[in-house]
Parts: sequence; structure tokens; C-alpha cells
Amino acid sequence: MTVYGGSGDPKRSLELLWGIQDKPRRGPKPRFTIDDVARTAIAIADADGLAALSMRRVASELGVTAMSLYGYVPSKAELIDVLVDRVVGTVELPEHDGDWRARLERIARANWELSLRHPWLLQVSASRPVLGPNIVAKYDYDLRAVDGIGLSHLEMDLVVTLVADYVNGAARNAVEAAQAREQTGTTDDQWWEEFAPLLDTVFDAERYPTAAVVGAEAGAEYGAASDPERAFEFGLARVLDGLAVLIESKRD
Amino acid sequence: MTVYGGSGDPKRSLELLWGIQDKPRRGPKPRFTIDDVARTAIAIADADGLAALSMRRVASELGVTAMSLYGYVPSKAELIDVLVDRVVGTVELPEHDGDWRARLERIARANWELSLRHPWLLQVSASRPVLGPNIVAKYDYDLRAVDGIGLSHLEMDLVVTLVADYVNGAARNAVEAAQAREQTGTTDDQWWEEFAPLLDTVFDAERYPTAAVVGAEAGAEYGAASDPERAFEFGLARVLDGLAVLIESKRD
DNA sequence: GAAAACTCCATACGCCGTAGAGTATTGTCC
DNA sequence: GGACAATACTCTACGGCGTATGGAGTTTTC
Repeated sequence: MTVYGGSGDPKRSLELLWGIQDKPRRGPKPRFTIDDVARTAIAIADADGLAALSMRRVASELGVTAMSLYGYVPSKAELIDVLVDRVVGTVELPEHDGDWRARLERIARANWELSLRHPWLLQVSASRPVLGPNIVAKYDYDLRAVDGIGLSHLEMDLVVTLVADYVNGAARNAVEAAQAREQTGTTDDQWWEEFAPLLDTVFDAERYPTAAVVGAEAGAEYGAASDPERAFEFGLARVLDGLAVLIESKRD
Repeated sequence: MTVYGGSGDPKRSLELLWGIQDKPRRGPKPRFTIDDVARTAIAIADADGLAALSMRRVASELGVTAMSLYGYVPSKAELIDVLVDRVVGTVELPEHDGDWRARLERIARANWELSLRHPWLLQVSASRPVLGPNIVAKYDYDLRAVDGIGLSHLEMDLVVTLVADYVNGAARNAVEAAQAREQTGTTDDQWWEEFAPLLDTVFDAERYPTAAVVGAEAGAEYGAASDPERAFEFGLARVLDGLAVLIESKRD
């Protein structure tokens, strides 16, 4: 239930992310690498959510006290910055082929799956973009998907942003639905069955006839209050249709 | 930096949200109403962020101890459920006029502004939809914007979801940019000036030529790393274009 | 008036991020 | 090889968090 946002000192984060090291070191050898710390932290967040990701927890899984982590990372915020870049780095970036639409669709699906694989990702709010190596690589890759099809550089940026924004918005619903299923241990059907009569006692179908009929029909069709994956498929097709309007108008 | 998600016991939340009261009460009169508590909590979250919203803080602003809040609300999670419904209730729902596109555009802009007015809203993850009276009213209102234009009930739901999802995704960026400005006290220009040389030392423009040129051009044009409002305008137009393709195909 | 129901408070527990000081280990220089 | 400085890690502690528990005081019902 409790969740975090990243964004520590950007300068320090940058150094961490790009692995800038200072001088030969004099004291005892560090017991781990930053990678070890990051890997452990990601495993915790994946398994038990961002709320479970505490310095003490990471440290204890590494067999060490909480304070010793502060030799690797200036604070928890920078650690989270590192985590984000690391998981973004797990997205495969195969050579582009197909037309722009196929490319953007593949990117959208990859983003979608990334968010589902790391449900905590969308809960990290990066107040300023943390430009880690993997995020930069992905930005470049995404841009190249729409290069050379008549868009200005600015439009390329806007297009890539649009796709990413939509996927993030849609993925939130999927992530939350999945988490609800896990946390409460009830399936969508069970929850709906338990909840519906309660809602009936309170919801005035005559006052909101449209919501009543659409909600009921959607609920029956989805077998739940919503079907995030179906919504994603529908929305993605519309977004790409909308981009097609723009891109085809440039073709002339 | 620390942030919360809502979703307590749905049954209890529902009762709270719809103001179901039990029996005449026997003991001393409560000092406040749930509205008082909610209003105070919203003020705190608006002013200082969701991280600053603690039971102790709300209580102390009401001149009371933290534990006394638990007479009004079973836990913090349910309180947040209430807050969400309350702020959704501040969105104006004027009689629909214009065509579907004008209606959806107005809805999108209203959602956008709601998120900017209450920057914590997008950080609350509603694991299951919390169907408060205001959320239901808005769902009905949004659906009516696309009623009678040839869409099936399911499609109406999907369309409304698409618009909401996109706006949420885009608004996140705007909210985070605004928060970064506040928290760090630096303008976008200042931050960019300070950050750019650092990034140059690390970023290999030859390896990522597309990102380099597009990023530079966009940065110059925006006067910042991004321009969330411009991105929103661009994306919204595309989304509506995409919906037009669908809707016009139904007209026949 | 007695008893029940209720509001609110005081205390406490186990978490959290992290500041500060101390200890042990390692590399560098004479 | 020995002294010294830098480093990795530990221990302790502080002020925060959500909230369980139990008790004090107030109001309504019988």
C-alpha cells in the first residue's frame, strides 16, 4: 500500500547510473557491487511490491546492516533511480523492421509487458527524467522507429511520448487489477459477486441509466469490473490509427 | 518522496463514501464530520504531497490525536478512497453539447486539470475501482458523451477508458515536472543548464545520433527536457483522430 | 440513577530512512 | 616492515509512520 518515488540528487544518480568511478580505492574491498544491490532490490520489489522495498530489507538479504548500503548509494532515492534504469535495460531492442506502425506496436507491447513484469515501475515518479544509459538507449531506439517517415524531429519526440504515455496509463489498470487479485486472494468473479449486491443497495440505476446499462454489460462481458488487456488492445489500435492520420497527411 | 495507494476494505469504503449511517448514536457527539476530515486531508495532500499526508498530521490540524481519526475511518486506506471520490466530485459536469469530439475533448481537459490541481491523485493506486458516488456520476457523464453515435455499449466503455488512460499517462509527466520545479526550486532552464554538461561527459552522441539530435532540438524548443502540456495537446488530437476513424466507420 | 454506547486520549509496538560515531580492514608511503 | 590514511561495515539512536490496546470521560437509553 505504501509506495515510493525516486529522484535523488541527479548528479550523483548520473554517476551511479553510468558507473563513473573515482580513484583506486584504499580501504577494504567492498563486499558487493552496485549491481548486486540493485539486483537484490529489484527482486524484492518484484516479489513483494515497492512498499516492501526498504533499506533494511535489501541489506538483510545481502547479509549486511542497513547502513552499509549507504556506501554504495547515497540514499534510497538514488537506489530507485538505478532500479528504474536497470529494468528498462531488460527490454529487448531488436533491429527495426516493418513499417512505422508495426514498430510502434511492438514498442508499445514491450512497454506494456515491462510494466507488468515490474509492477512497481509505474509507482516510481521520476520528477526529473533520470537519464541512465538504458533509458537513453531506449529513447534512441524508440525514436528510430519513426525516423524517415516525414515527421519533424519534434514530432518524432511527440509521437514516441504519446505511445509511451498511453501505454503507461493503460498498464496502470492492468497492474492494479493484478495486484488486487494477488493481495486479496479473490478472483475477479468472486469479488464482483460479493461486491455487486452491496453496490446495488447504494447505486441508483434510474439516476445513472447509462452507467447502469453499460457497466452491467461490460461487467458481464469482462467477468470483472474491467478488462485492462482488452482496453489496451482497443486503445492501442485507436492511437495508431490517429498517428496514421498524421503520418499519411505528411506523405504528400 | 514517499507516497501512498488507497483501497481499503471495499465494503467499509462504500459505506463511508455513500454516507450510510447506522443507528442513532448514543455516546458523545463526534467533534467533526467525515467531510471535515476529508477536507483537511485533501488540503494537506494538495499543499505538501501525499507523503506529508499522515494520520498524525491530519489529526493535529484538527486539534486531536491520531487515534481519534479511527472513529471516523477504519484506516488510512479508506480515508484515501474517500479523498479520491471527493476530488473527482469537484469536476464540473455541464450539460453535454457539441459533437462527440468536442465532448471528449472537454472531458480530457477536465481530467487533465483535475490531476494538476491534485497532483497526488495519480499516485493513488486504486487496486479495485472504488465506486464512490462522484466517480459513478462521472462515469455516467463520460459515457453519455459518446452515447447515440453508433458505438456498442462495450465500445462506449472502451472509448471512455482510452481517453482517461491517455490523459492519466500524459498528466503524470506534467505533475512530475511541476513537482520537480517546486521541490528543487530550480526552473527548467536552470536545471537543464546545470545538467547538460554533466550529461555530455557521459552521453555518447555518436552511439545514439537520433536521440542526440532529437533530444537537443526538443530541449531547445521546449526550454526544458520536455513540455508536458504540448505533448498532451499533440497526443489528445491524435487520440481523437483515431477515435474518429472508428466512429466514422460506424456511421455507414 | 444505572448501564450501555460512544468519542477521544495515552501508551506502545514494530516498522521506516538515515545521522553519527566507532571498529576493523586494506592500500600506500617511509 | 611499520605508520598512517582511507574505506567498509556495524551499532546506536532519532524522529517519523500506521495502528493495536486499554482506559477516561460523555451522552443517550432504559
